[in-house]
Amino acid sequence: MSNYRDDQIKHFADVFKALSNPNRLRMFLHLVTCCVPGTVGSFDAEAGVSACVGDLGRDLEIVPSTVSHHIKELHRAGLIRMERRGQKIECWVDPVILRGLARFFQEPLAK
Amino acid sequence: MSNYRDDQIKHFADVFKALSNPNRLRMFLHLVTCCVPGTVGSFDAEAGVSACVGDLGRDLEIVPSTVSHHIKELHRAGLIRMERRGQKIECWVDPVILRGLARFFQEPLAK
DNA sequence: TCGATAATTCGACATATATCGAACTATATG
DNA sequence: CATATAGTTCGATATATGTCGAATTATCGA
Repeated sequence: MSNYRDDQIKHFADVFKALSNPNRLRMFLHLVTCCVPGTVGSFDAEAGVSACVGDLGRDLEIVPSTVSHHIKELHRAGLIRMERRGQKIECWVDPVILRGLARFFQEPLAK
Repeated sequence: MSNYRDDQIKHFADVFKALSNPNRLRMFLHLVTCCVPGTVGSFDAEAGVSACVGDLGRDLEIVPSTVSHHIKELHRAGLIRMERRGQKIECWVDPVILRGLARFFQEPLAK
C-alpha cells in the first residue's frame, strides 16, 4: 500500500537519479543557464532560451545517441521540456521545477 | 585537465547519486526531520536531534548491513555527519549542507 | 524525390549498484 | 571474562547504468 509521502520520495529519488550522472548534470546546467526564467514555452534560439540536442552534444562532446539517451532520462524525470521545431528538438528547463527542488531542501518532506 | 566548475559538477552529481536511492533518501529525510536546525554537533537522543544506525534500520525495515552501506554512502557524499557515542553511532544532517543544496537550485553553477 | 541534417532506437558491452546473510569488530555491563 | 548489543565488512547475486556505433526515422530544401 503506497501512500502520498512514499510516492513523493520515489519521485524525488528519481529526479536525483537523473541528476546523478555528471554528463547529464552538465546538460541540465547547460539548459538552466541558457534558459531565461519566466520564458516557459517561448522559443528563441537566437536569444538562447533553449538548446537542441545537437547543441548539447557538440558543447559537451558526447555522441548523439548518448545525448538522446540522457535527454530522455531528464525528460522522464520531469526535469526538462522538449518540443520539435522543424528538424531540431528544442529543450529547456521549466523554472517551476527548479523552484520545487529548492523548496525540497528548504522544507523537506514532513515525516 | 579538470577545472573548478568540473569538480563542482562532479561533487553535486555525487551528492545526487547518494539521494537517488529511495531507501537512502528516506534515511536522509528521516535524519533531516529529526535534526533541529542550528544544533550542529550538540547531541541529545531524547530530544531527537540525531538518530543511530539501528533506529534508521528499525523504522525503515532495512537490515543492519544495508543500513550501514547506505549510511556510508551518505557520509561519503558529505550529506551526513556521524560520531560514536558508546555502542551507538549517532548520525545527523548538517543544516549547512541543506542550505548549499537549496542554493544550487536557486543559483545554479554559472556557465 | 533525392540528399543532407537531426535525432532516436537497438544491440552490445563493461561497469556500478542494492540487497542480503554470515562472519567479524567494538563497546558496555554483569 | 562472558555475554549481549551495535555496527561493519565481505562475498554473492541479480539488476541497472553509461557508453558507443550501426541502422532507422523524421524533416527540410534544392
